[in-house]
Order: sequence, then structure tokens, then C-alpha cells
Amino acid sequence: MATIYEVAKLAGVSPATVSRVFNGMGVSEDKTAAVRDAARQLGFTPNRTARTLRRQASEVIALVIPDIENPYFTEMARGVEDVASEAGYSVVLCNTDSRVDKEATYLQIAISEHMAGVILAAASDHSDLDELLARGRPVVAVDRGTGYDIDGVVMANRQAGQAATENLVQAGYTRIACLTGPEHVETAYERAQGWRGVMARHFPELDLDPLLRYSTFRVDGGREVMEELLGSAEPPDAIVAANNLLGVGAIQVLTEHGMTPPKMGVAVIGSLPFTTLTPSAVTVVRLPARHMGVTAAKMLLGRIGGDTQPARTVVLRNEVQPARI
Amino acid sequence: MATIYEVAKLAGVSPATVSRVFNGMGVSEDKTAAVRDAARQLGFTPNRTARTLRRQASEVIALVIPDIENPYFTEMARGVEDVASEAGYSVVLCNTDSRVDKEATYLQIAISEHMAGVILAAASDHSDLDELLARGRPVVAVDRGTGYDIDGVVMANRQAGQAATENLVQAGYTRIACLTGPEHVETAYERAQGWRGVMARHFPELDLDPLLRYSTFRVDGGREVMEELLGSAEPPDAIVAANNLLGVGAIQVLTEHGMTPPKMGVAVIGSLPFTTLTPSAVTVVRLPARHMGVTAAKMLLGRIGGDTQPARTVVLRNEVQPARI
DNA sequence: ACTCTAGAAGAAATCGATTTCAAGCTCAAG
DNA sequence: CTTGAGCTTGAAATCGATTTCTTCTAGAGT
Repeated sequence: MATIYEVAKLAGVSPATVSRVFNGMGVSEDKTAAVRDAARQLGFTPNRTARTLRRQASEVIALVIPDIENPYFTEMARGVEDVASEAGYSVVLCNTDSRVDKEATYLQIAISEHMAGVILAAASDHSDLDELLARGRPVVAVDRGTGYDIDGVVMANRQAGQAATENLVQAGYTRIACLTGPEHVETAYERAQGWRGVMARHFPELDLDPLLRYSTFRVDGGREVMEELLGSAEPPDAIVAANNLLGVGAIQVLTEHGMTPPKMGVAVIGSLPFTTLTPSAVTVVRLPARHMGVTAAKMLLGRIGGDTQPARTVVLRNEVQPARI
Repeated sequence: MATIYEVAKLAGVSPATVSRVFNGMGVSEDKTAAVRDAARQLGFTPNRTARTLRRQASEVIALVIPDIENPYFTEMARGVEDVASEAGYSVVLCNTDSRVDKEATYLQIAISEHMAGVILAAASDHSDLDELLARGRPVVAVDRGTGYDIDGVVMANRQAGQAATENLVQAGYTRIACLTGPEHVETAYERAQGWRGVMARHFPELDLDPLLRYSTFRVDGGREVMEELLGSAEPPDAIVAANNLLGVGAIQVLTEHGMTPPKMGVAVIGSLPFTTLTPSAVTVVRLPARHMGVTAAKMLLGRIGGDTQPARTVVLRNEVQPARI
């Protein structure tokens, strides 16, 4: 309720002086004290809307993600939030459901609310960032690329696919299938490529096509594809699930068929925070989601602070946590 | 970039007229057309900050929750988001980590950003809403009460505890423990009370105290308490987990000890969206989290729209999904 | 003693949309 | 023919903080 004018009147100074006190400009000690005192008495908090209007920039950053119900993204959100709130920024979480139109709406809001920057896990590879970038708002891509020359943080996806597959090969499995997301999604494709490379090297005579299944990055996608594989003429003896939720779906189906690991080898790319399997029954390629969020937030804050070096892409290494039976 | 003044100039009208066109006031057809045309040419989007400053209210609602990594809350967030974005509102997700100080910061931001309203899953039962309510900002409590006379949506917690317990009793278990959250958290206490009532009725001679364990509402809390129970002099033959994450932790420990259900009866209050157990091995009391979000958002939008009827509390019924072995 | 500079502080412009107020205009009723 | 009710429209005030522009004062330098 209290405005800068009321504080000014109570402190016997001009509004400009009050503003200067709160923004660390040169104000004499006695006036500073008077202002702070008056502000305390009135319970004054600067009106952020007015400040944003005048400054043409707010202390809010948008975090735009495709699926708020995926723990991978919420873990990342935590990382972003921790860094941002430490720096006095608040985070608006925007859920796009992987829909380009919802994403466009949120990006438009980011502009018209003068948000300081955007961290974007793009819904598709042709998201339109023209307007945002034209206005000089920094954008950092996470998890997936955008087709623009901007900062980014991604996982080592191909290497993750390789590591998962290699681990199953070492454990003695020979017919390893790959369950991955939509072919046009970069992470899905890259992880599958990692799998393909390792398989081709170890089993050059094997026909890989029946073992590679594209689906959705969701639990039901994993269930569906796993059922298909189990019902096929030559079922696999192990699987690589290219994301956490796919992995959950697949393991559910395996459990229902009494095929729990190690009967069927299972490697999952991405953590399974709420799995009820004993953690060590499955090989997990841990993706440092929180770290990704932290890194992206730091990069974004750097850009907001005026950093103008050329765009960088940070690739985060994964950590393999092998199944111990 | 384009402002209302530039649109006005291009269309040959006053800024006031442009504003009226975008707010559905009486403007003649030809001027309306001219304005829309000019706006399209310039790619004009109204500046939300300026609008908020003038209107003293924005189209943003804050959703304040204690744990963004809990699927229960993200499912609820989805419900809120769907209703809100349908009505042209956007949702800011604020994660408090159950910390009263972080919560207070976010509530302060809600005020100084002129947010239209707040949906709050309180971090404690003495959250301070005085200022928010004094400013006439509507607040809807979800999941837990607040100590204020405001709208609320809660689960039938006691009944959930009863239903879970009753189900295990019917299945023939006789020594049923209860794992719940911090005693001072309303939902934890109420669910435990539901369990206690049913146990007292069926097994009046049983000493319930060793079977009731307060912990945190997190996976590690569930693990810890489950280990304790298994190591105790007289371990239970079944457990009621008062929330989803507690349940996950408990089931993890049971799996490691080869005590998977139905060897040990397990009933969980709250869904296990990403569990890798076959869904039917555990009794689940489904909490309609999405529905809670939808209901709360509707109530809040009603209040924002000027609804002044006395505060209501909606209690949502749960649905028991029994274990089929 | 006089000019010059640096710092402090107030007055007023500014950010962009909304809204009040007043003006101008048309058409109908008396 | 006049009064007035009901429109549309523009001019200008407004929301609250920031920032530029000015003015003023005190202290340094010559």
C-alpha cells in the first residue's frame, strides 16, 4: 500500500531520494537513516510493477519445459530456482505439454512481462525465438537445441546411449533392444544412435531394426513398446530405455511378466527417483538434471549481467551406476 | 516494441481508442478495423506491465507449494494450470521447500507484483497471510488449512487413513503399522488418526504406539522408518504409508529385504505414478490431486471475479484401488 | 577572495496502458 | 424547434518507481 511518495513525505525528502536510498546511490547518512526509518514504519516494499515498467526489465526469469510431471524436469527446475533465488530472481515455471502453440504463448508473455530471460527446453526444433532475441532478451537452451546460435546446456546423449549399451554387453547380454522417444526429438535420436553404434561394433551380423523402437517419452509409451517387444518373434534379452519414464513403463511390464532384472537386462538413461525397485537391480545412466539447471541459470544470469562472449554449449557428462545384482 | 501510441498514430486515432478496441468497449466498426489492422502491421502486443500498473491487478496467479519434486503437487499444478490458462491467466509456480521464510518471500512477491490471487499449500500452520488478505487478494488453501477463514480444498484425510487400514484388515493382516509425516502437519496427523481409529476398533487389545511412526514426507523418511520397523522386536505384517513418497521409500526397503507384497501388506495414500511395481500389488488410496488443483483454481477465479459468498472448504473424496494379487 | 568542481537533493519527465472527464454528434421525444 | 439521452472519441490524468536535468552548497585550488 505504502508508496514511495508517502515514505518521502514522512521522511521529509523527495521521492527521488527515497528511490536513491533503495538503489544504493549517493545519499547523505542522515537522510538515508530517515528514509529507512520511514520505510520501516510504513512497511514499504517497492512496487515491482512500476519498477519493471520504468526499468524495462524485471527480476523474473521464465523456465519453459515440456512436461512438468517428469521428475527430470522438476529436478532441473530445482537447480534453476536455487541459483536464481540466490541472485534475487524469481522463476516462473511454464509447462508446454510439448505443444508449440502453448510454448509460443508463454514466450509472448515473457516478452510482454519484460522478463529478464528465458531458459527453454524446446517443444520442437523450430520454436520461434526471433522476437525474443530481437528484443535482446537472453535465452539459454536446455536439454535440447533450438536451431539458434545461443547458449545451451545438454547432456552427452550419444555417450549416454553408448554407456548404457556397453554396460549390458559387459554383463553378457547379446540381444539388446532400444526403447526411445519420438524420432524427431534430438535427445531420443542421439541416445538411440549411441546404442546403435555399440551394437554394430559388438554384433555386426545382427539386424538392429527390429530392436529399435520409437515411442513417446512417457510411461504408457514404455509399456506399449515393451509389450510389443515381448510379443515379438525374437524377444530381446535386455533393453536400453532412453528416458526415465519409458524405463518405468518398460519395467512395469517386465514385472507383470515375471521378467524382472536380471532375467531381462535393463539399463535406463535418466534417474528413477521414485522407483520401488531396489535401486541396484537396474543399470542407470544418471543424468545430472539439477546440475543442468544450475549451469543454465548461471549462464543466463551472466548474459543478463551483460556478458557478451560468443554463444557456448556446455555438454554435461553422465555417470553410470551399474546394476549390482 | 510497438506501443499503443504508435498503433494510434498509424491508425489515425487516439491511444484511448486503441485501448478500447482491445478491451471491448464501444468503438465504431471502421475505427476498430483500422486499429486492428495497424496493430497487426506493427505486431503490437499490449505491455502487460503497464496494464498491471494501471489496473492494479495482473493476470497471474501464484501457486505456492512445499515440494515441486513431489508428483502429487505437480499433478495438482497441472490442474491449476489447465483451468487458469483457459481463463487467460498464467501461473507462477513457487517452491518453498516447506520453509516459512521462503514462503514469506514468495507471498511478498505476490503482493508487489500485484498478482491476482494465490493458491497456497502452506508450509506451516502459522503462515502469515495478513498483508495479502488486507489488500483484498484472494487466497485459496489447498491440501492443508491455514488458520484463516478462507476458501480451501482438502482431501478426506481421516477417511483415507481409515480406508487404507480397513482394506488391509479385510485382506487378513492383523499387525498393521502406520508410517506418516511430521506430527505437526495436518495431513500427516489426520491420516494417522484414521488408521488409529480402525485399528482400535478391530484390535482393541493391541498396543498401537510402537506401530505408529512419524517421519518426513519424503523417500528417505520412508526408508528410514521402514528399516526401523523391520528391525523392531515385533515387526508389522502390513503397513499404511501416509503419502506417496513415504510409500516409495518403504517399498524400496521391503524389496531389498525380499518382503514385497503380499508377503507384507502395503497400502499407500496417494498415487505412485512412476512406480515400477505392477500397479495392482499395492493398495492405493488415490488422491485426486489434479481435481484438487482444478477446484482450487475455479474457486480462486470466482473470487477474483468478485464472488463474495462466505468462505467454503471443499473436501474431496478418495477412491480406493485395492491390491489384486 | 574568486572560480571551479563534486556531490547532494529536488522538480519534473518518463515507462505504456487504462480510465475519467469533457466535448461533439446523432436521433428521438416533447 | 428544443432538450436531452446515448453514442463515439480525444485530451489528459493516473498508476509508482526511476532517472535525467537543474539547482544549490561546500570545499579545493590558485
